[in-house]
Parts: sequence; C-alpha cells; structure tokens
Amino acid sequence: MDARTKILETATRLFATHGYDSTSLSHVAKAASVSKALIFWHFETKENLFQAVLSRTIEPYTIDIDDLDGLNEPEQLRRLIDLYYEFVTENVFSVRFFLRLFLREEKRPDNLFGRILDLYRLYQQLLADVIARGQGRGTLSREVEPSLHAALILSTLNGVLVQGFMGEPEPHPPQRLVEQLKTTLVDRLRVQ
Amino acid sequence: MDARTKILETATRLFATHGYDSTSLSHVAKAASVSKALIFWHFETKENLFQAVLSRTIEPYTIDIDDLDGLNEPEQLRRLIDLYYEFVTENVFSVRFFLRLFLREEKRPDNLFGRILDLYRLYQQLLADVIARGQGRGTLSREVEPSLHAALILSTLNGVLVQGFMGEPEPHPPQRLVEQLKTTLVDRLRVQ
DNA sequence: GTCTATATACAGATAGAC
DNA sequence: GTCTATCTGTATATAGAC
Repeated sequence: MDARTKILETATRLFATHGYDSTSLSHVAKAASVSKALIFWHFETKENLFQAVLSRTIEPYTIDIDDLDGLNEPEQLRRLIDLYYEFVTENVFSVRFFLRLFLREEKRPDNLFGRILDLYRLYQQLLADVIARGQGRGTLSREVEPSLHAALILSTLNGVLVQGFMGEPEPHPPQRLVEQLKTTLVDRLRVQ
Repeated sequence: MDARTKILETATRLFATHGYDSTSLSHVAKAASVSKALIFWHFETKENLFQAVLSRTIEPYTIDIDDLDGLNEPEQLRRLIDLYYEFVTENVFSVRFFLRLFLREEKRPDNLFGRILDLYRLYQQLLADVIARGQGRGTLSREVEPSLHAALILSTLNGVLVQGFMGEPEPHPPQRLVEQLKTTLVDRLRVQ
C-alpha cells in the first residue's frame, strides 16, 4: 500500500476514535510509520487531511432498495426499517463519528454534511412514499399523514441507535426495540 | 461574584460550546478576566476544572412529578412526555454537551454519567409504572409490555431531540413530532 | 488570592538534503 | 516522495512577588 493511503487509513481510524482536536499529526505519523513532513507533503494542512478522511468515509454511503418487489406496503416498511438498522450497525464507528460532528456547531464541512442530509431525506421520502402508496391501495390505514409518520419512524430509529451508542444500561437491546418499533409503528397501521 | 465562581461560569460556557480540547485555559482566563495562574490556584489542573464544571452542570438536573394527580393514565403519559421535552429544551446546551460526551469513548467521568443514567432509568421506570397501572385499571390496552413500550417512547423522544440538535432540514418541527408521538404511542393504546 | 514571568512540552507547519 | 532538522506559536503548569 502506498504511503498516502496508509496515512488516510490511519487518520480515519484516529479521527474517528479521538476526534479532530485530540488527534495530532505526530500521532498519525507515528501510527502510520511515516514522517510528519510527508503528511504535509500529501495533504498540505491538517484541515485538508480531515476533509479527505471525511470524503473517503462518506463515499460508500448509499441506499440500495432493489429488493422491495413482491412485498406489500407494510412489509416494505418493515424491510426499510431493517435496512436502516443494518446500515448503521455495519457502520457504527463512522456513523457515531458523524453524529458527533453534527452535534458541534463549528467545523461543519457543508458539502459533506449536505451529502449525508440528502441521503437522510431520500430515505425519509422513501418511507413516506410507501405509506402513501399503501393508503392508496388499502393496505395501510389513512389515519396518519405519510410524511409525518415517516419522520416519526425515522426519529424512533435514531433514538434507538443513539441509545445503543451510549451503551444504554439496556433492559432492552436495540434489536428488541426495533422489533417493537415495527410492531407499533407499522403493524398497527395495517388494515385488517 | 467571587473569582472562583466567575471562572466556573465562564468555563462552563466555553467547554459546552467548543468542547474540552478546543477550550484553552488562556481562553478561559481572558474571558473570565483573571490570570491563568488563578485558575490553577483554584482548580489545580484543567481536568479538575472540567470535573467541577460537569458537577455544577448536572446539579440542577432533577425530575419533579408532583403534578400528575387527577389525571388518568393516558393523560399522565402525555404529561410525562411533555415534561421530558420541556426539560431538554430548557437545557439544550448542556444536554447536547453531555450527549457529545456520551458519544466518545474516552473521558467519561463515571460518577457523573452514572448520575445521569440513574435519572434516565428513573424516568423510564416512571413511564413503565404508569403504563402497567393503566393496564391494571383498564385505561390502557394490555397489548404492550409496559417496560418495553416505555423504552420505545423514550427512544422516540430522544430521536426527535437529536434530530432537533442536528438542525434537521425539518419538514416537521420537533413539537409536531412530539405531538405525533403522543398520538401514536399513547392515544392508540387507550381502551375505548 | 491574585498577579507577572517563566519553564517545559508539543502542536502545526516549513526548509532543504536525498 | 520521503526524510531530518528546525521554526514558531501556544498549551498546561510552576515560581515567586505582593
């Protein structure tokens, strides 16, 4: 592996675990077995390195939803919820990292955060569309407003995940809560 | 106001806005109009100052629930949800601050975090108790398991709040989501 | 208790040899 | 591209006068 990549990988790991400020370039250099000067040669500044790390991390973030065919709307909702949960558990470290970045007011590279927010909105829209379609086709109750209910489902998912991040004293593990979420926020909406 | 208090107040504000690492004692000293040396005289180390700030911030965190009398169980649940939301909005800065601390693996003063988790569990238990009582007295459906449903309500609340912290592109403001939460997770449980 | 002056360490960043 | 050596600023922390 070339030095540049080595630096990127090391920096990604260190930024994610210790945060931007607590990660010194001397630390990165030592962990990547290169000199500090080489980091500057490749990335100019610490800030640039950070940007490169963020881009690299975000890059594989996508939503693929080709396997919803053949399911009715309540089942599609359950599936979408599972996909979201799977995505986050597969990317715990970086998702936690980005959440931490979102929670501070400074140092928000708008381009990248825009990208994340776009994905987020896309997912929410997907949920809302399925709900609306289900209502149209009579598989879901018309009692709820699709967009609002979609937002509520997503909030709940986020809440469950944050609780998992915090290492909640868990009387109830995340999986269990996600199941309860599907039961309460999807199944109860089914038209009998 | 004495210098010690002045330092504490200033440090509280700066730590909460910029985080531990990005807040230098020179910065605190200047903002509090004292010398750096005085900070060390009062608090020995930066770490100690931080601890003192956390204790001071957590101190007023309490749950008072004396005004639930005369409400039936569904109404009590709605009230408890509102109280949680009010508490967080009244303490946005420090709550966000603590959430950020929870999300990093290092630098977790266990004594303080224990205190917060205790409050959290207490609140969850409160919700669970009300649900169980409502089921016993026939005002709430027996379809849900009290403790699990309480955890779900709390997760949802947290999710809504986190979304608010992130400055979500809000098609739906937090208040709206909390209303929807009460409708979906409480009112739908009412026994007709 | 509060200050000025200073010690010491390490951060981000540059110069220049190879 | 990669290194060693170095500059410059600023961080936490201490010494000692008042």
